[in-house]
Amino acid sequence: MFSIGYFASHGRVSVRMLHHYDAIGLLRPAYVDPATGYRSYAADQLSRLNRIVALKDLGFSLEQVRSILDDKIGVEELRGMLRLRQAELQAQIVRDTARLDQVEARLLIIEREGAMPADEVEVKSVAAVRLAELSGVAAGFEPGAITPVIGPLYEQLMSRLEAAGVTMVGPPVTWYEDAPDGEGVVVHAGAPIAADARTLGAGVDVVELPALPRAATIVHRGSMESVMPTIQALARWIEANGYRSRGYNREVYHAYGQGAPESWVTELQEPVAS
Amino acid sequence: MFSIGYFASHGRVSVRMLHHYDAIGLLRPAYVDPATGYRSYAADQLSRLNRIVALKDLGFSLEQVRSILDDKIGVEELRGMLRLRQAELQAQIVRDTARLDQVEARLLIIEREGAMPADEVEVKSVAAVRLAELSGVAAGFEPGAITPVIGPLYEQLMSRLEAAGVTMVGPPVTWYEDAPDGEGVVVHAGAPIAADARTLGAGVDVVELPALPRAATIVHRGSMESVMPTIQALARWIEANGYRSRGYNREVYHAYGQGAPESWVTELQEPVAS
DNA sequence: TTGCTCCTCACGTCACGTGAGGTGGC
DNA sequence: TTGCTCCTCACGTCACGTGAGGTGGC
Repeated sequence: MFSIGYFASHGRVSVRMLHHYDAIGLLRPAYVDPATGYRSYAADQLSRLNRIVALKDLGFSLEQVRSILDDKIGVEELRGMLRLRQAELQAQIVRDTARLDQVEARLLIIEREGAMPADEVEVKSVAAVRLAELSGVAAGFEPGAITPVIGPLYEQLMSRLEAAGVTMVGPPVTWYEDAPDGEGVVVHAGAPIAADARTLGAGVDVVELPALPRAATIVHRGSMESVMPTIQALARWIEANGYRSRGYNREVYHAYGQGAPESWVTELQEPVAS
Repeated sequence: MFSIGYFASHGRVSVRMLHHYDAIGLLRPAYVDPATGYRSYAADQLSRLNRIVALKDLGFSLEQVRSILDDKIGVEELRGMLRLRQAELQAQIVRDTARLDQVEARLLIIEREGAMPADEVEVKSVAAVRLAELSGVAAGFEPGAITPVIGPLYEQLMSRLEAAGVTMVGPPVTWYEDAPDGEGVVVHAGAPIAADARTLGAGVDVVELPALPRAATIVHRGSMESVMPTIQALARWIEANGYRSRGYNREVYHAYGQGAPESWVTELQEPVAS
């Protein structure tokens, strides 16, 4: 019979851990002195303790360790638990490797620039959205070319929605693509609608704007007439941080058109690959 | 100004998380309605939220995120935090990779054997110990050759310790090495003593038995005369599990020589590499 | 009136670490 | 008598998830 101190030091656990394993019934001492409460451990409990520590080291919870050791579990279940643990560990390693890359990228930037850039850009994922949509063609990308196209598109879109009794469930989104004939760009004006919304009549399409797994995003304040510097800042950031652009940026109008222009808020989301 | 629900859904966080960030002062809403308590968030808080999420994704704690964002921190400190995080992530990946290897090894065994072997063997690390030591030479490894050598060694060692007024602070340990002349084995009988113990007179050495980073261990019950099957089980396990032996096993007498032999407990520790 | 959004507590999580305050045997 | 080992509470950890119970505006 071993004292708790001896048992702990030779099992690479703390006395507190043995108290805990006693409390949860994972490893009860072989004998407890009724007068003093002192715990004593028997020889065969040393191998059980060793097994507990080994399974814990694999990352199993104490609850899982208990069911593995107490043989409530058959080979098939054990295999299942190991497979699950394997998958979890693989996922964890993938996640941590990605984090490590990010951390190292930031370190590189600090080395190069000598300072942390006042980073208004963040890379995040963007979920898919269901939208009612109208589109038109603009001659080019400058605000001067876009504004006269997009204004009427949204006006029409809103009145169509209202006429159909459909409400927006999120902020309007604009996205762009090259015109098929290579002349100018197609401008899409979208309004998020619920999945059960009815059809909206001719000319208004319902589309699912796909998710972006990685998008570099920046928040623009003010009217869209002054968006060019923000777009350029985003492009510079993407290049400086080793990403590549995968298309035109989307514009999400979190707050637009009400109150003073300085309070308007638009988020630019540019798909990127690293 | 955004409602908390809107702000949460567009920042990829839950409402509860925003409550939490408010409570700890990491992200206070721009405005709180005094009558209802409703929170409102301003445009520029969206980029702060984005930054919070990005830093959290790198694995920083909210406390660290706070100090990074609130600029209590210079470039050097930031670089230090990133380096630390980098080291932590690297260590984490190494640990998880080792765990993954272990899990996969166990899966392989299950595939091969069709069952989980009733594993009395566990691989663990063994700490270094300071010992008073006496040694002798035996003709071979069989209990018949070892016992007559080791018995007198321990008797002498114990009486020397007693004479010197030094107490054992742990279980006796026996270890072996090949004799320099290739004839038989050197048997070491060791008794752990405190670091401040005085010298013990001629013939008794004080040595530091080095730690074993990885040892395959098995618990033997009964007298050492019956140890051979246990030693063989350990050797078989080491081979079957893809480890290589790195020397003779140590014997740790957790309980020996008192009471009935069936209650005696010896731990065999064999250094291994994987 | 019914739904919806929002509110404030407050407990639970997981595996112990870390005191506080006290006791039995050498 | 002093040290040492051991004991039993009980709080704290970290970042929220998850009810419970209730309120204001359409």
